[in-house]
Amino acid sequence: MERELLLLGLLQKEEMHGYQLHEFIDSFMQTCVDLKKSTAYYLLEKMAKEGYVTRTEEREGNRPPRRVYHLTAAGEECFLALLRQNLASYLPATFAGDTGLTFLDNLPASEAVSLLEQRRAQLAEAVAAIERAPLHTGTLQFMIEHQQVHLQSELAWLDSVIARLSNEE
Amino acid sequence: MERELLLLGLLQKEEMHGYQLHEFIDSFMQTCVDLKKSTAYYLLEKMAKEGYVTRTEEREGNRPPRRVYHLTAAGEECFLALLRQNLASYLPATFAGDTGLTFLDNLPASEAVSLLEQRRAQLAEAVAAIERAPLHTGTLQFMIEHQQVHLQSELAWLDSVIARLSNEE
DNA sequence: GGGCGCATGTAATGAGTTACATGATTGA
DNA sequence: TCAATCATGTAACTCATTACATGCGCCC
Repeated sequence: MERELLLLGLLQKEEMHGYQLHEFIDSFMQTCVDLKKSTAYYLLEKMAKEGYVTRTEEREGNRPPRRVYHLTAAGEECFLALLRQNLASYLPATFAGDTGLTFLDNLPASEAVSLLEQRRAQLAEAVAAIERAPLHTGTLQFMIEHQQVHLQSELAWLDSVIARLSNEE
Repeated sequence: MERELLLLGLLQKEEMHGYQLHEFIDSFMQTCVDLKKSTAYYLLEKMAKEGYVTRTEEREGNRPPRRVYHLTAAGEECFLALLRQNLASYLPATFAGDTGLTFLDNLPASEAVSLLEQRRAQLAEAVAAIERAPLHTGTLQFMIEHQQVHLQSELAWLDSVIARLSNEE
């Protein structure tokens, strides 16, 4: 449901067409959200069927027409309901990488360390990416700040795992 | 793929039947993994078809027979490949709760604070749950420790958000 | 006799991704 | 002229969950 919330929320601020919505998410939220184009189009059509948005076609020259989506009253209501529900609940994140840690003792410590160092490099790159992220103004700041805090905590944790494994060697 | 990794890894240590695998995960890893019974059965059958595990039937009295799964050589190989791949890559977690934060300004600050306090209560309960979790011996310790570190970082972050919003009021 | 725990599974559904398909415009 | 960007969409597939269905044994 949080992709719907995201799309409705963006449309609430300003009507947009599908491509534009995807572009916005991809360029300003790429470090936190990964919403595929097809998913965006699919969800917009779904919400149109459900009466949360309407669309009007806009054409410029001979290009494929843009379908501009507008929030309806029902959409606004749905948006607020989803927003309240989202804010009021804690949805635990799951860490796919933890499963591997559980079986660390099935590999020689030296190999485990070198594999985890590859993981660390990717994580460090994610940290770097969010540091050089485009300015986070107003309403977007919390999301990005959260991701920063999270990634830094992840990096510190991973370093402590690597350090402990290295000592065992 | 990390559910397969998990099942293969557990079977690598000791052959078990489906119910038993689910029980183990549910009682010793419940704070980190939520694998449904049907999913476990489904994955085990799938991996049997793929040749990673074989099964033997065990019956006690008139109860439904237990299907005990054993790792094959191919399964062992697959396990190690999945393990190396898992350890070597950083798979970013996504936070469904961040979307709501992005639209915080669509509600009066006082309501936002009270909704986030509900979220905080659930998070605090998760922290408490993991503190009183069953002893985490050997190989499981990293997973649980990671979850602890993560949840504590989450709680601190959420408190800082709530504090800032409260000041705005 | 009724409810819980043990033990298995199937069918339908949901949520999202991948790969594919189309076609005009813009810039190197 | 060739690739990238703009702009839309469909079909097939993956992964996992939900809801349903079955049936014995044990204990109160």
